[in-house]
Amino acid sequence: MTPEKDEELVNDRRAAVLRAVVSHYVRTGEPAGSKTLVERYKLGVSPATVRNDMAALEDAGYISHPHTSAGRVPTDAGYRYVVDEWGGDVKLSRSDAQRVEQFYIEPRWALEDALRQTASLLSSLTHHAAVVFTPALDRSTIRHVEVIGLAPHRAMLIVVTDTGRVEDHVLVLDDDASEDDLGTLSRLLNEMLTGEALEDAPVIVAKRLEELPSTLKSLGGEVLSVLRQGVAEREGERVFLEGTSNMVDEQKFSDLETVRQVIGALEHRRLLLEVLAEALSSTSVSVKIGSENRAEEMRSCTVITAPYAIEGSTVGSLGIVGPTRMDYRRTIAAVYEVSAQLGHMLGRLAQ
Amino acid sequence: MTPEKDEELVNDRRAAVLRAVVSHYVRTGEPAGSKTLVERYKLGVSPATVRNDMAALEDAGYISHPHTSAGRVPTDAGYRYVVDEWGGDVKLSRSDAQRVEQFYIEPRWALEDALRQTASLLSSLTHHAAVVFTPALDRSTIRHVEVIGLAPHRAMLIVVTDTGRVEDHVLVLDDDASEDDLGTLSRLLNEMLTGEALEDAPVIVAKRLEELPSTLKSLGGEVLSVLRQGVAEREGERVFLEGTSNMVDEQKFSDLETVRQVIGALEHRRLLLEVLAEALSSTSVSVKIGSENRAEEMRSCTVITAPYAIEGSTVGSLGIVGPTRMDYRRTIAAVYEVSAQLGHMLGRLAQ
DNA sequence: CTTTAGCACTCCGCTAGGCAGAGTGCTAAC
DNA sequence: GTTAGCACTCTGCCTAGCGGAGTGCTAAAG
Repeated sequence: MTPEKDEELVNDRRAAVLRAVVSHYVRTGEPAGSKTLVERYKLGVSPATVRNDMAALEDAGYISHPHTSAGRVPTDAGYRYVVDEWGGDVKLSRSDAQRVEQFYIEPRWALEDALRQTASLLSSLTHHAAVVFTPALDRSTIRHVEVIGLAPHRAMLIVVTDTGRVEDHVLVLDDDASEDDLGTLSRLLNEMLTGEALEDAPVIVAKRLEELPSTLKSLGGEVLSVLRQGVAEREGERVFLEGTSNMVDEQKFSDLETVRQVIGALEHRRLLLEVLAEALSSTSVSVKIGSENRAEEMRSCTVITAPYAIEGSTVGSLGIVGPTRMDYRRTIAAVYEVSAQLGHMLGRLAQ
Repeated sequence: MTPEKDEELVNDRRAAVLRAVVSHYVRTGEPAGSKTLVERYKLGVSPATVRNDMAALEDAGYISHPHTSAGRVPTDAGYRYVVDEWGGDVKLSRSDAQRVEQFYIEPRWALEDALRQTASLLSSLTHHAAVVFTPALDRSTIRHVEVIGLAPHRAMLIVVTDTGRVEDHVLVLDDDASEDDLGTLSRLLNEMLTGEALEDAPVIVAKRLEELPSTLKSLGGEVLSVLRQGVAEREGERVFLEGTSNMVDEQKFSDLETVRQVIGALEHRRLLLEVLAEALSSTSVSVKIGSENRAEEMRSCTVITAPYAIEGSTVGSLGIVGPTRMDYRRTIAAVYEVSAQLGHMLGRLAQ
């Protein structure tokens, strides 16, 4: 035996021990002891050897002791190790995969429904809180614009995109506008904007504001400010959150106060938005385990996100939030699969 | 002293004791003992007397023992008694009332925003989970209808009402329809529906389906089915829920499993919808304490709801869900005030 | 040098017992 | 009808003791 081979062997076994610790703890919630481990996972060595390996793994920061004489529990780094080991090599169970596929057959969905339902699906697949996000600045193109009078000083601007998204904004008018004025404005806006990207709308309107007849100037200004604001502000409303109750499930979280904080954080969409916005620029599934999360409130959670894309261009992101103690394999697979299928479905709609 | 007067006195004092028990328990979460009660609430009698009264109150079902030698805790009936005693005589604190008023000044709100934000407001005022509901079958009238082509076999039907509500539905087309066809259809639908009540739309379209040119028949049929379905199905999406994290707050609920169930129930909007639909037909604030709730899952909660109305006609309902141990006075006042102010605000918008 | 058996040690979790405190219900007196 | 007194009960908390699980170390075996 060359020393190299020995080293290999040792490391291989150590990795196996780490995998066993993670697996055991994820399943039972109990810290794993050396004896239990050799009994239940065919490690082929004695408990004493496993103990030595465990000590080494602990030194390396992969596992830790709750107290002197308890078994070992994975640290965030420990989970990280096993997750990295598979790389992207995770697959959804047959039945779950079918369920996802079935789910996206229904053709009669507007964007909003599809996203909301996707959050539900993801939550029920993973048993964690699930979240789906469409950024305001997507590349969908404008199909139609309409200005409709509601009341003497109020009108409504409606923008429809080819992905089936409908934006509506209330306009407040200084002076009354006749039905004719509004009709004219609708026509002009349609000429300007149809076929353009939604995010370019404010720029285009700004540029061509001068072309409007003088009676429509102030109205046009209002449209512009609303469009600008809309692009910036509507983001928070484009987040669909489902399955929060899963956070309270079983004692996977150590203490209640933590749960409250996390649920609170989820509700105050700000944080959620940051996380999901980050996912937009990633190319595949991203897993943030415990302390790897930037946000303080999420340090006790694992957040798994993925972007979803229509024919190669990212249009949104989705993900789940759960305890660090989770079945990473299943969960990553579910997030991946749902993001892919959602993308396909949206692609079919926009085709 | 006539015996009558004596009886009065006794009952008065008993009521005072009951009020004290409720007040003490709501504030501290501790069962109230006779000694503590006379010390902190100027009952003017000895602990022994209070004990006698407590025994009587227990016989009457208003309070109960957690165990032989602990203080008393209000039963659902106990809470009910004190709530009934004030009747509608509850008022919001000056500062809270101002906050609500301030809140509704912003004029640039579409219906959806207003309702979502109202849920947030209510939740933050009461520290309970808050919910706001607009039924699909409201009396708002249709302002505009538009059919827009999205993709070869897909179009979108958009309906705008005078309350600023925008309904959108995807249409799936058997055969391609030209832009012209869609334009014609838009015009015809507008003629039929503008000024009519939203809930009447399916009926009207059904009646006049025959008038459509033959090329638009199948398209019209699709519109009809989508309208019917929309009126029936969209209800679930017209529920805004905020502040769920408050349910996990402090140990106001005895056990965790209960919390999970309740949060789960809130998320599966079905139950919520039933409760809120009931509130629609009531004329003022309704308080359901614990076992008074019809739904099994809500038996450990108090649900307080109120309808809100635009100029006298009810258009929706809202409310909160919290533990039975709550500050009823504040909470009822908040629900009442918010429902009233929301109604006013909507009235101004629709004016 | 790695693996293993043996062993002393640590710490948790559970149970039992004891004790103080809060609160009750009853009785008898005011 | 109200009150004081008293015996009683039950909780909550602390302590001590014990079994079990698990460790770390040492020394021997491979």
